[in-house]
Amino acid sequence: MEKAENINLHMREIEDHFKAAISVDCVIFGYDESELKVLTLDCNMDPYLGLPSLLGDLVKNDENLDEAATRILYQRTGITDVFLEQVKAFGELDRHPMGRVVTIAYYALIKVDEYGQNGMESKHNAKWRTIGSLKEMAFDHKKILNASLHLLRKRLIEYPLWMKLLPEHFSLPELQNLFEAVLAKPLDKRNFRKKISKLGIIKEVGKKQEDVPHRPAKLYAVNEKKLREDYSFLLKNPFVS
Amino acid sequence: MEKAENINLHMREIEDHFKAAISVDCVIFGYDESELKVLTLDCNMDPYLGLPSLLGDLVKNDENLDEAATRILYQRTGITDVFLEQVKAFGELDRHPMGRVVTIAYYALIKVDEYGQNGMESKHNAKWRTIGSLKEMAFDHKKILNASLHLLRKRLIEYPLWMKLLPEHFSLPELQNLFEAVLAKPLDKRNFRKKISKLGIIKEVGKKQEDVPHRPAKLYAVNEKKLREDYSFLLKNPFVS
DNA sequence: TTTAGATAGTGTAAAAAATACACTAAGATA
DNA sequence: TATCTTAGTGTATTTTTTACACTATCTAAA
Repeated sequence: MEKAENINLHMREIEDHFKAAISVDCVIFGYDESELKVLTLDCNMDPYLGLPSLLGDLVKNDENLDEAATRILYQRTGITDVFLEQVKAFGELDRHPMGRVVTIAYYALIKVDEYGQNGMESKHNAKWRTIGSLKEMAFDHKKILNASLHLLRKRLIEYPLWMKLLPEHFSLPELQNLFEAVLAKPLDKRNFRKKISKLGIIKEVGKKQEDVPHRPAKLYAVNEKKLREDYSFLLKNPFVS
Repeated sequence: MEKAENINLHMREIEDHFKAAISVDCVIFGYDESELKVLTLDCNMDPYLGLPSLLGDLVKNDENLDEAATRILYQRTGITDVFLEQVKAFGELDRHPMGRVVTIAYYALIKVDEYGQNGMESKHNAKWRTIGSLKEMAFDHKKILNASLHLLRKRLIEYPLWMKLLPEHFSLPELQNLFEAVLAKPLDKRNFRKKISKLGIIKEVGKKQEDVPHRPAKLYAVNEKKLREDYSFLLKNPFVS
């Protein structure tokens, strides 16, 4: 008897907890015009009206977190086959005006050139903004961005994630500039090239830049064989750590 | 009119989402008897009856995630001032028999000697188990443990987190053994000592081990001054990344 | 008290990795 | 053909990592 009551009490207590919502917010990084950018929307919710916000959505009852992130990427940008990794959960009490919404942050890496071709940017009124221009954001999105950028920096040093941001053919100056944009510090050209070349992960494609008003740089592509050998885990699509 | 309907539809759709529960699960690491251990319970929920489980609880409506983790640590072990860091969120659909429960994993580092003194272990029927002995666990807790251990390994290399696991006075062989237990690989004694000594983060306390049947090792303690200078962020209590 | 057993404690040389640094080469343009 | 702009290249130094073997100190047993 007493036990049954306890169980009922317990059940009610538990039910009381199934009142939160889970959302996923994606920090979508792109590298364009020699700058690191993030895809943002203009927030249409009080009290953050007009402020830049990340792309996110509530998690549906029949999808896991990775699936939700993948769906958001697809619905909001039309992109599939995206590199995604979870950053962490954010659950401050006052983080969302709608109620208790715990959000799981992901960062995504996309090739702006491929994405741009679909004209998706205007279609979904998403807007690329440089990292530097994002001072104030809706909700706790600035905090989420900071944590994501921090993780991206660590990952970029550890793994050749830059391949997820660059077009198929790229030059070494472009690659170095990408590093400098993400890490926000200048790198020595010769030491940088030495390190990249030791990885053996890129190969010349036998072409050069065109339409540049100076000496054109050689173009490279990822060495798929070496990539599969050393970093096969990066090829899971979508990648989830 | 149409707009109002849309909003209603939208609201219903949103309400439909506020049906998930958020939990926090803690991987509580301890170092004892020269082994890395995790504090576990015996699961009392079908279909995981009897399997080891992590210490966790639903997040209350008036606490954020870090607070929930801190509370769980306190309620279940009586410990305060714990080193805690979020690992990541786990949200597979079928991860909990009770319904949709997304859990946020934390790892905690505690000094087994201090904890043991309170006799909390038996009081809460928590049980220390070695990492190696945990083959099968309740829910997705094995996955959570693996992710937490992976993070702990990275952190241990980067920061002097071992100080959160060792007693106030410790020897260099103990310290090395801790590293070997966590990283699961042997280390060279001389190189290890060289590296530690270069950090300047420990100092001799002028005592030696007692009651050992061989040459006693010198005892060391953390150099608090150096700690504050170089790693002040580790002192936030509870630490949350 | 001597000896055996166990673990603590110590230094150096070689290899690898990181850093600092400045000029020539190639193409575009005036 | 001269100038501008960016691409591309090598070496020397320092720092970090690795490999490796013997002596010192204490306990305990003979």
